[in-house]
Amino acid sequence: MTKSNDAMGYRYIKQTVLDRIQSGEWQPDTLLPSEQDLALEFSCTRTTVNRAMRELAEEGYLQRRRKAGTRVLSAPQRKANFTIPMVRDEVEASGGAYRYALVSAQTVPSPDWLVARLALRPGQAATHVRCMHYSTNTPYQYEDRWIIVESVPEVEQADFKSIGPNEWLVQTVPFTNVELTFMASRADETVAGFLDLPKDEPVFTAERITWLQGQPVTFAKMYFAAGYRMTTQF
Amino acid sequence: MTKSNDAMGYRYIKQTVLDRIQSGEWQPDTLLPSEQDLALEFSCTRTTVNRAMRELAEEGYLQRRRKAGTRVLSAPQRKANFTIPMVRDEVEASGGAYRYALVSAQTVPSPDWLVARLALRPGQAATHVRCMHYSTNTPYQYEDRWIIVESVPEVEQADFKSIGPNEWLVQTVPFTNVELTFMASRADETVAGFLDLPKDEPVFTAERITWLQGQPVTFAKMYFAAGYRMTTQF
DNA sequence: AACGTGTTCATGTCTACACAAATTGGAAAC
DNA sequence: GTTTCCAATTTGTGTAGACATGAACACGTT
Repeated sequence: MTKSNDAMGYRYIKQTVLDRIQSGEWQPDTLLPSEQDLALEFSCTRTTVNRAMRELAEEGYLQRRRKAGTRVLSAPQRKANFTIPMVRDEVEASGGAYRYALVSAQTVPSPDWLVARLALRPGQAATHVRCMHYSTNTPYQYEDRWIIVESVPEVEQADFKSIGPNEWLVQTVPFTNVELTFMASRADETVAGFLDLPKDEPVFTAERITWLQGQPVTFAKMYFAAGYRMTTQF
Repeated sequence: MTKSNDAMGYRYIKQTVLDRIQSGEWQPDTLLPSEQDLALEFSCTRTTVNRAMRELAEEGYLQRRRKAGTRVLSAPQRKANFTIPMVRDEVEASGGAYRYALVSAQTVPSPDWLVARLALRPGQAATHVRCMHYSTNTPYQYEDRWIIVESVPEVEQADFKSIGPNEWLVQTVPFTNVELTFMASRADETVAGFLDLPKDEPVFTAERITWLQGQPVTFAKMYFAAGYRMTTQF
């Protein structure tokens, strides 16, 4: 029962509280002691307790309301915090040698489905880039991307022979809003060819739409090689 | 040039800094002013600036290092903060009426692949639950789950006729570590039957492994109906 | 030129205190 | 009994100041 030298810090408090939740000492819906009381128990200031509890709440463990106090969430909507990987990093992390190859790149009027999807003006110019990503010369991902010229005029000067459109965009356009969708689709002739699959094979597919301050920037469809698994821990 | 009444708060500082990044005023890799300087500019204490900048760093906009200072991340590894939805919520959010149906539930010795996957002891008992989730009587998800009895002894008393194993677990077991994997697989006879699909159809599939303080709790494989899209924004 | 070594500076965290904001719960008024 | 309103409580956020930590940089030695 030491009173002040418990190897403190808000991290210690966080961990201790988490342990009490996970051990069942503090069941779901339990009303926890107030910050004041915890500050006493941990012999620190309320500020420190506040930081610990605030972060636990942000991470989805606790629910806090003024005057009502803090309670353990019963049906925790845990937030998976999965980082969107860049293909190059993903490949290299898995021990492969990354290789990029441009298939085609041309600026054309947006097709109707893209106009509808991104709420463009009819005929607005878009650069259509198709390319492949390899891991040690095995197909890894086939990418089919449209970049809206008006939102990113620099795209007309970009040379996608040497750099992938995603890496180029990330370097060129500042932070954006993203909508990411995953699905299972069926390999058509083209995709099957590039990924070296039988036609009609299931393909893990991701769609990515990016905006910059309300302006549509790019639409990308990415087809992953057979057996691809996207994993996240939390 | 007011000096103190700028509608302050760490939120205001966060937004202002974000605006400067997104407007291009502070380009990627730019070294930002120190907390001291920003505190002067916003006429507040360093503590307040610190909170704003710390949160922006947590959100993936900035990179901070002692002595080296704070800079704008060039290749932002944005973190998708997607909440794992419970099937019921997902269905109801989409306007459907949720219905659950148990297919089978029995406690048996763990099959070898599960022993290997979760590092169990050979023959450790597991409850195998198979069930369906419907949205207004349309198949939505087929779930095939194993629950390790030793880690969750209460499972022997659970009645999965009325409550789904996921909802039951969330109510019963406190917070856990989760590994979630998404993939595209091919519908076998069983899955195709339950989801009312042609055999060999691509199926969006999720695997979920859950641990409680190092102990394996459950392994679940979830097969989604045709056309399922998992979307997240950030 | 290469290698430690120590200074310096930006961020990380804490104390101690204060007031604001939200909301509960009960007292007072009807 | 019902409604209204006030006071108490709890979290949210701020100020002011301090020391800790880690990394960059300059300096001096080899």
